Amino acid sequence: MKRRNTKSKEQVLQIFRQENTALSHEMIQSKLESVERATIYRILNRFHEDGVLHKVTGEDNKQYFALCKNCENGQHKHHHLHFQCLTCKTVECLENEITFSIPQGYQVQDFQALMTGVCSRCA
Amino acid sequence: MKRRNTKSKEQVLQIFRQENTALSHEMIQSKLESVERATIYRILNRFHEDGVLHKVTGEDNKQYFALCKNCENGQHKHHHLHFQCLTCKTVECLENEITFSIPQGYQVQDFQALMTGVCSRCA
DNA sequence: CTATTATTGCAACAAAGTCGCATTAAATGA
DNA sequence: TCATTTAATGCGACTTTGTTGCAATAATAG
Ligand SMILES: [Mn+2]
Ligand SMILES: [Mn+2]
Ligand SMILES: [Zn+2]
Ligand SMILES: [Zn+2]
Repeated sequence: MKRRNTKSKEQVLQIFRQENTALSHEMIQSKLESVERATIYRILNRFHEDGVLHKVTGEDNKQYFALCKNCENGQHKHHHLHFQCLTCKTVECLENEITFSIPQGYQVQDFQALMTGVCSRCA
Repeated sequence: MKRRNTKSKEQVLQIFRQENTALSHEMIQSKLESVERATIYRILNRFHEDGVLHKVTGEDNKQYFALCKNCENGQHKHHHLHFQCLTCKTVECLENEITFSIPQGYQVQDFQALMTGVCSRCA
């Protein structure tokens, strides 16, 4: 199943390239009013499958996506933290790598970590 | 607003004491068919507020709860990992503490981390 | 035992996300 | 360039998780 290049797909990607925070469906929808709701969901999911975007669930129980940096073909390798500010709701990727140990006999496919609190701008 | 001891509240707590994995609303509901759906949600939320249970969002986008061990009055201090098996869906608390650094000027209130993959039983 | 009010049950609601299906439009290659 | 194939889109209906208003019930304090 080969992926095709479409206008909406490219528009979504552009938004991620411009922004340096993680984005929810809602945020993207608001910048691309003309693109169908379900289409945006599908684009995000495809990018995620393809290792273009990685995903974190926010405190608000929404999915936030951000560009991947060193991911290859569906295998996400994000051992970094995320921070969501409870005031401005912004979700950001923190570059500090996290290290942790994996239990014997466990296979890890993905990882996500979220801190919540108040960011320096809102403090 | 003082908390009262009720039958359903105690039943929910018993389930958590017996189980050693994190539990979703669905799992508790199935063991307490007689208790109203919304009531279980409210009990879980109250326990969470009170620092009795802590919460992790699973890969399936459901909330999983587990007993807290060293939490006092609404201030959760869980710096440990969780693992969700994509096969059996089980969410477990891993006892390995995680250490990480917090950016300058950020106030952290809560933290949650989830690995997904295949557990040793399902491998 | 009585008064107060937290908790429950019920039903209605809200929000996030998914899915089936007909239509549109990329990609391929003749 | 044009026809063919099928991925992607738009639309609507739907599911799932969780919340909320309100009247009824029941735990607690005096
Ligand atoms: Mn990230
Ligand atoms: Mn835990
Ligand atoms: Zn902020
Ligand atoms: Zn398993």
